[in-house]
Amino acid sequence: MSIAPDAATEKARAPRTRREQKRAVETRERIIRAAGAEFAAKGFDGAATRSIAAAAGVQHTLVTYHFGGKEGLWQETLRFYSHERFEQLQSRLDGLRGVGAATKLYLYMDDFVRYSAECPEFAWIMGNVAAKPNPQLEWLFETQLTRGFSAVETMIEAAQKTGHFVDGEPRYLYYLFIGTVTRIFMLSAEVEKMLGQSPFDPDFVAMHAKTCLGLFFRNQPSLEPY
Amino acid sequence: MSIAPDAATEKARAPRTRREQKRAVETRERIIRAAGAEFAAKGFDGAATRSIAAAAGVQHTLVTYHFGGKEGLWQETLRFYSHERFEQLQSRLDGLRGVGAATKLYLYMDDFVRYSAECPEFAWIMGNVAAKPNPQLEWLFETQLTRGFSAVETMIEAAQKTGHFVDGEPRYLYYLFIGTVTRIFMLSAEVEKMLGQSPFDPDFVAMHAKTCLGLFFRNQPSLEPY
DNA sequence: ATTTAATTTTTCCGTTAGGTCAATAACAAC
DNA sequence: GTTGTTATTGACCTAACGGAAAAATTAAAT
Repeated sequence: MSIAPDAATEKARAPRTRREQKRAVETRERIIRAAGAEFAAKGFDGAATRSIAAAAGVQHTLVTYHFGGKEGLWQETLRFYSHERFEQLQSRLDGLRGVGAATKLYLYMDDFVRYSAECPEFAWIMGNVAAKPNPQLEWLFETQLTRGFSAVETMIEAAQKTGHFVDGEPRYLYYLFIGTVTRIFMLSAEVEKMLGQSPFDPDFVAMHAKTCLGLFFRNQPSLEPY
Repeated sequence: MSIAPDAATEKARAPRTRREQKRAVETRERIIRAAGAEFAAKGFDGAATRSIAAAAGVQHTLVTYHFGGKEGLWQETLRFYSHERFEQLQSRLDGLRGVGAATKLYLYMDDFVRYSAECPEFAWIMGNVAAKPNPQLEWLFETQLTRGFSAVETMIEAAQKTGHFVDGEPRYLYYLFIGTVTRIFMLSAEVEKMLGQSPFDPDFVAMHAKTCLGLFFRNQPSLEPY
């Protein structure tokens, strides 16, 4: 995704007479990625812009310069991660044009498991947004969630009609699936002690995907592509 | 559970010549409950002892007096919630002595769903402890998790032998169940917008319990007690 | 009722947080 | 290369934080 300068910040500055430098883009991305890790680990209030900046190898004042402040950084971080994720999913779906609904859904959900293992921060960030009402949730709802969920809903309904998916309200069931998939990565330290194995281990992830999908899919004789 | 004064703090003080006052116990409990909400919502770093104390209706310095500091309060809060929870579960199990393994497990897990709806802070607190290695996780592991999980493990194994529970490693499956159950309460604001219904609505909780259990149990003709 | 320990409040301190602003460094435009 | 904008840094400000200590209050023990 493009790391455009924060709109509000940009507007407040004098109009640009010269194009922005490459290093600015890189700096913004480095800060956002560091912010993703920090916000995921400590939440909005617990995260420190100084700590984020240090992780990105810059001074904390750049947060204000590039994002207008901590709030703006949080917003951009959320935008970055959710856009990255939902774009990935959308392009995955586009690549599966023509494939049967149940199979498409299966691959879509399988993809979600792998992404959750790759980027556990995502689940934490979304959790921090979605726990209590706030403007960011509003934005997320309007620009990302509605679209994303309606696509999933359609596929689940189709898969249910052919008896390939468990019964119930599609959107509700997808929330269950999300929890089933992500919690084990969110509790990784505990899980590792308890199961004697890192949940991020590729073999474990593969098993995890199979198990999670097995819980929600029914009668999938020729579904699995592996 | 008894709200005993913080051991470390107590030790540092001169030996008691008079019994502690009732209001001290009440104050500690009020602080701990406020801390549970605050820690759950904002994590350890994000939580402010002043804010916790205000919610409890006392001055922030009492945190140091009663718990030796923020760290001590966090530890006691974790101890309080996990003890409360695991004690509840244990007594639930004791009350089911003699009941068949599958039914016992079913009721045990059903109980977990209801508790998760009643006290969503628990899932957040556990998440904050279990995400990364730390001393509190060590304590939790040694004093609570090992015992709790081995009880669950035994029941799941028995239920699997009679074909009433999905196949897989019991402890792993229980983590899946935890995620399936709790995520929807952790994302309550988003869920409410998305499903048009609060996940804490009693009807919803009942449906949720049935659905979650239905995902993990197989062939339960005479299992459900309702 | 008096005494004195236990509890709470008041006041203060050092540190760290987010944010501002002037000064510097780096780069694009010419 | 020079110039002037963009990007980054360094030095500060104020507010909020966790914590310490003294003062005041409350309640147990006699």
